[in-house]
Amino acid sequence: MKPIPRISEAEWAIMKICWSQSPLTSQEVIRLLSSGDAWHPKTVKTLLNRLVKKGALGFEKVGRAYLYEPLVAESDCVTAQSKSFLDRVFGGSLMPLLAHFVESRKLSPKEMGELRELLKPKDKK
Amino acid sequence: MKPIPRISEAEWAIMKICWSQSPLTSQEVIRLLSSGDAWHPKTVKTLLNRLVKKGALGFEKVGRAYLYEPLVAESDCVTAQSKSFLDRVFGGSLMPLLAHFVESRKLSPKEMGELRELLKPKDKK
DNA sequence: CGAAAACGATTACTCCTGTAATCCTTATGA
DNA sequence: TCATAAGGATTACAGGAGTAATCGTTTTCG
Repeated sequence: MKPIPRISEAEWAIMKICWSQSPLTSQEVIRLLSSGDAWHPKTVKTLLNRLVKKGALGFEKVGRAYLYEPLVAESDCVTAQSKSFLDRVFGGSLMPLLAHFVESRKLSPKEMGELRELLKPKDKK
Repeated sequence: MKPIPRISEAEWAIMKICWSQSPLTSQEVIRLLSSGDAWHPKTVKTLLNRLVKKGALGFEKVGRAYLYEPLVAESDCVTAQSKSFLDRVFGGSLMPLLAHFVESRKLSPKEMGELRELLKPKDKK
């Protein structure tokens, strides 16, 4: 599979939007980011540009504007980031990580239930 | 509480060691990092220095050498990093994160058990 | 038609990171 | 005693990241 480009913190916000719906013009991305604490439009353009250079986004010209869309799967990026985080902060050990997050917040009974579902010895096909 | 300094990836490796046992001289840190793919000693010194400047490590002079030790709690740093990661990659939603990690690996029955323990409606004093 | 708006491309600039090398001072072994 | 090793401090330097402004070109509104 193609190597997952390294996506920075600010770039993640852009990617999240592109993954949620694409293709999008830069204007649309800018608008979708306008939740109060938005970046300057120029900044968004720069980030889009960098993501294209990194191979995380591709685009199609439509007239003068571009329609951007992801070239890498969100799941792949999530996996890559997760592994990096797991290794760095929890020394690669899954259980401490799970324990940390489970205890980090009071889970609702419903969430507890869902989680227990995940723990059922599934498959076994 | 004091603000948690931003600890970079390479710096985490150093901090991990300092948290696991301290105080330590730079020599000891260097030695403890010597697992094959170690950094150049000079590099370790630089990292120690930066961590001191960031307020993550403190030191006590012992003769000519320094004895370094953490000034920030590992748990605080873990929490800070975890939150940042949760927000960035999972949009702040805990369940998707837990689902991802639970499914990321085949958990042993033992781990499944431990995890279920965590889900028991504890406390309720 | 002509000025202004809108696009993407390029350039800017500072701080952070990774990765060391060099510098200055002090302790040490020959 | 004197060159050298060993410490930490300072300096180096390229590439990434955050955050825009400026440039050149094309569209468009008055």
